Amino acid sequence: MSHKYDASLANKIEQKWQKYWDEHGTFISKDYVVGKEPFVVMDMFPYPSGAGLHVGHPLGYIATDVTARFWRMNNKNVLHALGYDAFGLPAEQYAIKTGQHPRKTTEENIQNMRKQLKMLGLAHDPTRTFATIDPGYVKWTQWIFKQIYNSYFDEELQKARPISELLEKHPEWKELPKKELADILNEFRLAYISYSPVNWCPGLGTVLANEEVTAEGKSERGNFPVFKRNLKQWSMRITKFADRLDDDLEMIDWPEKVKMMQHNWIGKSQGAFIEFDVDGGHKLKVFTTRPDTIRGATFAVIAPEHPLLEFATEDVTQYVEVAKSKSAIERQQDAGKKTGEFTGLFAVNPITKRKLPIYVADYVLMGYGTGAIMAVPADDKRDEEFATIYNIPIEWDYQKYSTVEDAISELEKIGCGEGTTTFRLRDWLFSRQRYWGEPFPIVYDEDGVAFVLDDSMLPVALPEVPDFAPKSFDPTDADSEPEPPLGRNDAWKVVELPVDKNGTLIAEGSQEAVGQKTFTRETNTMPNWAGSCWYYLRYLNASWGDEMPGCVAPENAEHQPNAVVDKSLEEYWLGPEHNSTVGASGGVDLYVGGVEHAVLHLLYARFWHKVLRDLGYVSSLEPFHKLFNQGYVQAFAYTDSRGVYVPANDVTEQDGKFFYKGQEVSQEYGKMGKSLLNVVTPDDMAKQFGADTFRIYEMSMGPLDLSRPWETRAVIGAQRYLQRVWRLMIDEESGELNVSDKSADEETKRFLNKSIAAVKAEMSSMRPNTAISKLIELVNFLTQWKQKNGMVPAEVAEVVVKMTAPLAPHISEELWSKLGHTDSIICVDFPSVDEAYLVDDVISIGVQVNGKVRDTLTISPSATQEQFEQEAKKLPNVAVHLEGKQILKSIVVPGRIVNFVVK
RNA sequence: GCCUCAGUGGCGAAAUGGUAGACGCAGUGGACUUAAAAUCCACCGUGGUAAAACACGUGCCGGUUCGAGUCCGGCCUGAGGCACCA
Repeated sequence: MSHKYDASLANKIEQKWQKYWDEHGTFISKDYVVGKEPFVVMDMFPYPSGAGLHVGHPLGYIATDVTARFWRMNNKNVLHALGYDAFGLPAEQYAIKTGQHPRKTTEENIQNMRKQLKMLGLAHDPTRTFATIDPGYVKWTQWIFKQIYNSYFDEELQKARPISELLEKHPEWKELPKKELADILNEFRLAYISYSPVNWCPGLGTVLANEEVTAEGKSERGNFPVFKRNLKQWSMRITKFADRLDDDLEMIDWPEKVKMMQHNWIGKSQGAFIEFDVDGGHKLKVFTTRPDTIRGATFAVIAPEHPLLEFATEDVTQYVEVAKSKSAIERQQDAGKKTGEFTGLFAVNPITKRKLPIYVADYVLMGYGTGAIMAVPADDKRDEEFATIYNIPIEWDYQKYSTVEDAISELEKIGCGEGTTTFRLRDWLFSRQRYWGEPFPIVYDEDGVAFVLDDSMLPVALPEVPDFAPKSFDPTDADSEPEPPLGRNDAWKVVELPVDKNGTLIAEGSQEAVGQKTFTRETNTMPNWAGSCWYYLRYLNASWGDEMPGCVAPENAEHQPNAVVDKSLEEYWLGPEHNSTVGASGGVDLYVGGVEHAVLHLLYARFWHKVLRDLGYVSSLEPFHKLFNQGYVQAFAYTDSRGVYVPANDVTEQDGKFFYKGQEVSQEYGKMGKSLLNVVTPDDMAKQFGADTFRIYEMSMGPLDLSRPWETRAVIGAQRYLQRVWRLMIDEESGELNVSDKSADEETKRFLNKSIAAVKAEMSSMRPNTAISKLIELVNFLTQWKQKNGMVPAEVAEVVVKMTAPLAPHISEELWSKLGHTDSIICVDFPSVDEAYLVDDVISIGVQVNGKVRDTLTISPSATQEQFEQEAKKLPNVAVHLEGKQILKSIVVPGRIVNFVVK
């Protein structure tokens, strides 16, 4: 029997070690390990779809796994786990398609994905996994909602504080009728109900957050039209945190691109509010970033939704109606073509006293600033355009204030303006008319007053409903009404709960209970972002406090049964300065995922984290200290003459042309997808080459943050590398270990130590591709050495195996055990460098004449500058170029370069 | 329009301002083999040469420097983000 390292042997080895890891709990990480720095490495957790994985999906997972294993071998206590994001639209739509309950299909998908990922040898802690749909998880999502609901933003402290503190500051509110008090508090709560313009998407049958609507005014999912509608919905006051979300970007190690995207999304801009007197005793408040240009204002513009229109003396109703009915996409298309109407009103410029006609125009948006502007056509392109169309005079020559500050202080002096800051960020619309999401822990009494449920009543589980499909509409029917599926179960919706003598909802079994009252549950559900807002905290105590079967309290945890996360665990794993790299922000040490979440998930999670910190539940300032965006694996797809996709697998290339069944087809490059017939799965690759080979290939394709084309035929290179590693120490005939107990010679030691230094450096900075190339160089060197000298020393073989371990863990475990070790290689120390062997006897450097390399100098690195110069001059080809020339200057950088400047 | 980022062999890509193309795929030639596969060795930017030498070469044009893929200025192309945000 052959003991060649081929796919079938690789698969045997892989199964053997995966079983071993399972049985030995190898990947379980302990809290509070003495003498090791904690280090949290995680992926943006997957959304398990019915389609299964293609080779692009695990790229990030393999990268974090390699990193986690590397740091584990470098004396860090690594936490590396994976949960599943499982609420949300795709699961629901898949369920509707298959006619099965989303819980069933979702759980099947999770099982399937677990199986696919396990095959890759990912070292995820099995005790820290979960799905966002687990009742024990939902409970805490609802619990966090409660914290946000029960908080307000203290402007003085610039912090979230419990709403009870606000009540203490306003004893007079106690006397108010409950409905009135509820309305007042609603104005303060960080989670609140509002009746305001929201994004209504009839095609999906739900409202959407601004972040979920594209620039074209379509839903990000499904690409359906979205309409602005006044609807009663839940929102979160993320705008109160705009400044902190913006400022704190500075303390985190994220790609500049993502920081910039968040910065732009928050859209802070400094300027001034200016108040203009309007006839009839009205006031017009505008926002401008250029108060210094106020003397050049020749008119004012208000948005079609502006309240001042009520007093318009000209009839502008038709214009306003048309403008309001325009969808975002129409507005987008009409951008540039300025339209508007004179309102008949005039505003008085407080500085020049000039009377400015007030126009209504849809180029001014109600949602930004005050929904009104002063127009300075001389200094603003848009205003100029408008002025030109409507023949409004333009004041080309006017006196500007020398600075914005000057203008503001002048305005403040006369009492008609003040400096201010506005943000583009809007509050986060938080309710959805879906079935497959977390129910709100909210009930309403007979007066429609909202009450939040007691902790003991959590989790509020999803009811069975006759039909979980969302009520969707003709995508263009803007007047349709949202209709939450949870409303279809009256038995669930209407609930009897204990109340005190004031009719206020209280805890089950409370002393003050005087009886039960009928309440109606909130039937909206939370957006799928809710679960992903805090899952990184769940890894710290994954099955804690959820009353789930098999729930185990974390070892050594200080129990805080009333909080989402054990505070001491949070401080240990995520706290500020919890290790030498994380900095003052604290948070997850490494977070890897696609750039598509730049402003959605990442912004929402930061917001929740800040609220939790203000309330004292976490010590870190930010959830994710270092963010890394991996690239995408892309693929070629092929279409025939009809434009129909043909299986990419069966396409052959000849002279740069592509053929399928003898017919020429055309190539395109892009995503991998079922419909494009170009999917390659990790399962296939593992079967064809082995999981270790697949891992090595994915890591060697190029830098992690770059997108790259998939090329199955190139995978063989990774397999050849592992085969050489195998052959270096195993006899392919007998399968026996074949190394010597001699010690390595000097040359080998030098090569080895240089390789260790290089691999360590590359791995530390997340460049597995170059780490692998250094490893290949080492193995190629040793392969040649073995041919000349016979068996490789065991001490050398061990170093090779250790360095390979993070990248190809199964084969490394196998070789490690064959080398006579009984422990798993996962916690063995990564090889250390013997500095003495980093210095060479001789080095070879380039010698230039006038900056052109003419020869190579082989010399001792300890040679003097003089020797470098003299020896360089003697080189034949250098001598040729120096002959008959005058040396003006000799540049000698010892160990680097010699350059003669001649004339 | 504004803001990021990126352009290097046939392909994926390497290069603290110091010998451009490491490493891998594909390709060419050779060794081994009855043969093939596998393995091992050599070559592999373009022109040029018997081989060298030599010339050119990191999107384009300039600049700084003894020396530029790398730094600076100006373009071109591509990708991504934002976009009537006052």
